[in-house]
Amino acid sequence: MKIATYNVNGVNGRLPVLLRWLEESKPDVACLQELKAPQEKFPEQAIKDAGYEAIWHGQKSWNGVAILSRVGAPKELRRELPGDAEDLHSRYIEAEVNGVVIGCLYLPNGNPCPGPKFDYKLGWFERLQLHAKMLLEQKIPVILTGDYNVMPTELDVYKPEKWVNDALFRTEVRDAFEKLVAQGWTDAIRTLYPGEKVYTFWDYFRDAYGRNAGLRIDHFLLSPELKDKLKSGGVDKEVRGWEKTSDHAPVWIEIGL
DNA sequence: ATGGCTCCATACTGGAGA
Repeated sequence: MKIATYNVNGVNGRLPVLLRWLEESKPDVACLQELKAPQEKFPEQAIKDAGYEAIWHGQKSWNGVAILSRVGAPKELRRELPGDAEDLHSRYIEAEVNGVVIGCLYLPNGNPCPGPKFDYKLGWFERLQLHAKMLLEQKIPVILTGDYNVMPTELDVYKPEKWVNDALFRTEVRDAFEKLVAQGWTDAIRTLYPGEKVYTFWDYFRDAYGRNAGLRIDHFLLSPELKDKLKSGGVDKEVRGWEKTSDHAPVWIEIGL
C-alpha cells in the first residue's frame, strides 16, 4: 500500500496540481493538509472523479485536513486531537484504511517565538504525544503522517544556523519530536535515507527550490507493527517545480501488507 | 533586521504561512 502526505496550501487553488499528481503518482491513500477551505467547499466531486473517496475536516481560510483513499472508503475514527475542547483549528483527522490506522496531522507553525502561537504549538505537541501513546498501547498498525512543522535534526535544514530561533527548529520543538519518536515510532523517511539530505518544503522566496534551500518537515511515523513492512519511500520533488504549485512537495511510503 | 512570495478573505489590503 502506497501512502502519501501532501500539504497542498489551498485545496481549491491547488486543484489542477493535486489532480495531476494523483494521476501520476497514484497513491492508495493521500493525506492532505492546509485545505484552506470551509467544510462545504471541499472539491469532493473532482476527487471522486479521480477515483478517491475522502473524509475531510475543513475550516474557513486556514488549516483543514483530509484523507483520500482509492482502496476503500476511509473509516473515520476521529476528526480532532483529544485534550482541548477550546482548540477549534482543523488540524487532525484519523481513519482506518485496509486495517491500518492513519492519522493525518497539521502541527501548528508556532511563529513568532516566543509568544502565544509558540505556546499553542508546544501544547499541541503534548496532546499529540498523549494520543500517540494511546495508539501505541493498542498494538495495531498505525501511521502518523503530515506536516509536523519540525526539522528533527540539522541534517533536515539547508542552513541550520539561520533557523535556531525559529519555531520550526527551536530545541523545545526538536525535543518534543524526539520524545514522540522515542515512544517507539519509526521516522520512515529518515530510516530509508540515513545521513542523506531529504527535503519536503522549499519556500516561495528567493528561488529556494532552484537553490535546493529546503526543509524536511513532512514526516511519516510508523508504529512497531509496521516497521518491518516498510518497503520504500521518497519525495515527489518534481511537483514542487510545477506551475501554481504548493511550497511543499508530496512525500510517500510503501508498506507491504 | 527586513523582506522576499503565495494563499485566502471580501479586496484594492491584511493575516498567515515557514
